[in-house]
Amino acid sequence: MDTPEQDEDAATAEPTLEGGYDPEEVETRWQQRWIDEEIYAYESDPERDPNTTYAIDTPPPTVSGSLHMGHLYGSTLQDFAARFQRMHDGDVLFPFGYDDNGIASERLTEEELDIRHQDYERREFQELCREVCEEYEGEFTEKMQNLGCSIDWNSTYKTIEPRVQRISQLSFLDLYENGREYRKKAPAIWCPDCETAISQVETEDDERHSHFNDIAFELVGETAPREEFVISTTRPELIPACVSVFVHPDDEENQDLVGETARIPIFGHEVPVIEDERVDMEKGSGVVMCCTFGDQNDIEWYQAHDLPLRVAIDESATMTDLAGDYEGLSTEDAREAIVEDLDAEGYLRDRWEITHAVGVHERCDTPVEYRVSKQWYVEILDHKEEYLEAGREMDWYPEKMFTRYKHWIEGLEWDWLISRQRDSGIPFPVWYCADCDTEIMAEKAELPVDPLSDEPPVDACPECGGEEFEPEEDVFDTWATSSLTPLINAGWDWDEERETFEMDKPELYPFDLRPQGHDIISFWLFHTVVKCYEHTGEVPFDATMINGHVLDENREKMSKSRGNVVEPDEVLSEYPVDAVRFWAASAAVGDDFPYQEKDLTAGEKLLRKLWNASKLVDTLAPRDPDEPETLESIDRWLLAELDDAVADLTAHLEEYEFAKARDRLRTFFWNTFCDDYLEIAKTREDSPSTQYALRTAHRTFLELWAPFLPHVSEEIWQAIYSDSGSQDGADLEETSIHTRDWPSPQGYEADLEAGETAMEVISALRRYKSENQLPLNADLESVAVYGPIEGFEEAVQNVMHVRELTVLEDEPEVTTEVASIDLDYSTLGPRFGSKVGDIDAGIESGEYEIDDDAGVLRVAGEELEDDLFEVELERSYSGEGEMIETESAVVILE
RNA sequence: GGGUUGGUGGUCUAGUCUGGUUAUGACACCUCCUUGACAUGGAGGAGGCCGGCAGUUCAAAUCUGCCCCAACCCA
Repeated sequence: MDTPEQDEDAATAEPTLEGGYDPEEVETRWQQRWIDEEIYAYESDPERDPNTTYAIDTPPPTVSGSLHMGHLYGSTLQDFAARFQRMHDGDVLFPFGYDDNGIASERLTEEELDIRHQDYERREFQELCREVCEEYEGEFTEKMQNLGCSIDWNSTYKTIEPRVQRISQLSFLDLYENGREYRKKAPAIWCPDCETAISQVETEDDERHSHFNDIAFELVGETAPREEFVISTTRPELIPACVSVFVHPDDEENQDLVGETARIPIFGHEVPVIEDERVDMEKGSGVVMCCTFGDQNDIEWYQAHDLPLRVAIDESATMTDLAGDYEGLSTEDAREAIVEDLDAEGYLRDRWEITHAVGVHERCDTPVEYRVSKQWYVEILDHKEEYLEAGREMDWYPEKMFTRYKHWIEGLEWDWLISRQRDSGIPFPVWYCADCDTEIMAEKAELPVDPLSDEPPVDACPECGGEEFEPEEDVFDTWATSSLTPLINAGWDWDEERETFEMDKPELYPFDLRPQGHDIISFWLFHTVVKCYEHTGEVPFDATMINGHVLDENREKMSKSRGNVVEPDEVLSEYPVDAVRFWAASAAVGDDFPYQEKDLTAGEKLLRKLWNASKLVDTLAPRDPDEPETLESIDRWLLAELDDAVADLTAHLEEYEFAKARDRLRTFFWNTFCDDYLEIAKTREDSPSTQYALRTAHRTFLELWAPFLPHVSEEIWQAIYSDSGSQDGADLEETSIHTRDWPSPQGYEADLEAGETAMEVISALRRYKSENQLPLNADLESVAVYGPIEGFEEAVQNVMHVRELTVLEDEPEVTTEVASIDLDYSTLGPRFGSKVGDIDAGIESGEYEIDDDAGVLRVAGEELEDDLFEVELERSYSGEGEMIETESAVVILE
């Protein structure tokens, strides 16, 4: 408790069932105490059995973004798993990370401080990033804590902190030593705004307006079959970079061009016409130019046909000297200028507007270019099969999500480009010999290092003896570090003495669960599998849980541009966190689902119901009654049903089926316990048997609700069941409901059929009262029941206020006639096949005969034994009173 | 353009893998009821033929094919 205000709150607010439930006060209070008393802290013990340690590898959210509904939803799902496992199976590590390493936080810092990174030294700028991020991290912490997640706030990390930098650089060195990394000059995707290479996953498609331009190319040479041909392009500014022209081998119309030489208009250089089946014949004239580089196809052609490199665009999307008069123009300006000049000289044959998808950098929406540059790559294409196998070894919740992972890997075409030409980020621990370019790696013991300010570990180049070294200026791709979270959490490090990698907390690895949204399977999950697998030889996760997206109330994606974003803050200021959690449990894991306010109301109602039912229980029975020698039928029935519910719930939660668990528990609690049993219990409060069952069930309900509704269940638990002697300096770890053992079935046996029938009878009597507009507590003179309700007679009688209840030995006097005949199609079908239609028709038209003596039904020339059909009788009661039929009983009211 | 997933009463959803004939529940709606917690409660009722078409089968929400719609991933 930091502030006087909170102090006062805590002092005046002891858990109590007085009055109504006040979630605002209760939730804040418990969140504070759980954190203050560290009841979710994970204490590592390397000797601990990994099987009883449940470790979650939570993907750290990007600090530069704000907390959105997706975070709220995802964290809540993780917390369901964490809280269940903590109660069920022992120790849980539920860590939290802040992802503040990378372009996102760099851009945030520039915006926040209105500065440019170019104006600062790398370390200086990084310092500023850290300062800016710190504020945002604080905000994140607070908001996450307001969600009531059982995160261990001692187990946090930032992806830019020195310890993590060290791990990230160690990872680089380890992969390098294992031959999994290489530095290569090759075409790479480039963002001209951020001025860095980026990887395939960082680009996205965007619909942009553009023009198609038909440009005439002349053929050179005396024997040319025609004077010119026309190509279509959206990027005329690239014609100075044109290195060839392609025609499809099946393109008969243009076959004559193959082998000829074309002259580029305005620029005048000459290029060959080559055939290649990658040409899209449907597009434009079917003749296409290849530039270095306009798109991925150009790169393939460049490599396949060993074409020369003509670089017309530099790293900032400015035209180079190769563009002649256009040098120094931006690509956009050059495009317009070149089109104008082409037109003036008669080469522009047509021009029309189009909209097409352009690859843009996801961080800044700038269309990307392809540039040849020297970059570091992690080799992944040669291990596709192993990564696929790793994916197969994991349990996927839901299973179907594995397909996305599989297809992603199958479609991989690039090795993983990990170098970025940025300032903020983790530096490569590498220098190069100024003479021979030999790569000099840092010593593991020295990490983390920054080559820009630190010295290389050698005085002379081991290859050529040179004494001058160039530091690597690049930094790692964010994902190169974010993909190490399991190793970060497990404390992976290089042991200098043993000369091997060791983990501080080896019992955590591999992690039990990796949760995340379905949109990041392809990079975050994939990259993490790659890195951890290469470092440890193991699949880092036993299971992965893929959550869907939160949509708006009309099932549309939330987006700022649509203005349909729902802020978690708004939701939490209006509804209890427990209600929000109840909503979060409503969707099957993996499904997208809409945010609907009425679902939160449902949660609120449940909290109220739980609260009020608890109050009632507390007035009906002493808090800790002894178990009687024998339980009466009705009480044993409840506890047997409870056993079933516990078993079902445990199974659901183990399979991450939160929605099923939630519905099962709600139905059992609300309908069976509150509506049926509690009403009966009111009439039996003096029974030790009922007192015991009431309390046992109530305690169990609180425990079962605890993972879903941690605040209200803790409040009620503390108010009633926790050791009241330990209020001051109470050890919350001992008394909290969240550190208790998960309930297990106690093996109660009861006549479930009788219980079920009794509930049917009660229901029938309620319906009778309702239909006759009687209050539910109205007295009924005399009721006779024919049906199996042994042991429940009194319960029925008391709860329905029946003066005289008789159980009939024999079926009441009724006249019966056949109402319908139900056939058992599942055995009938296979046996009679197409005859089933005739049988149906025969019954329909009444052309059948029931032979009671032989127990057979004769219809359509067939004889059906009695296990194949069931005769439904229409009873009409001719005696005194009114008869009501239920599924398995007949009730007569007089 | 390719792939994946989904399309069930007004809304959200269970059931679909393992085909069997009264399709689950909640919210909203209508009627009734103040019973020792809860009227922000309880009891009851109406409402769908399961995106469309075709097929397999004695039988399809459930299997197959095509089409339409939506979301996501990849071009």
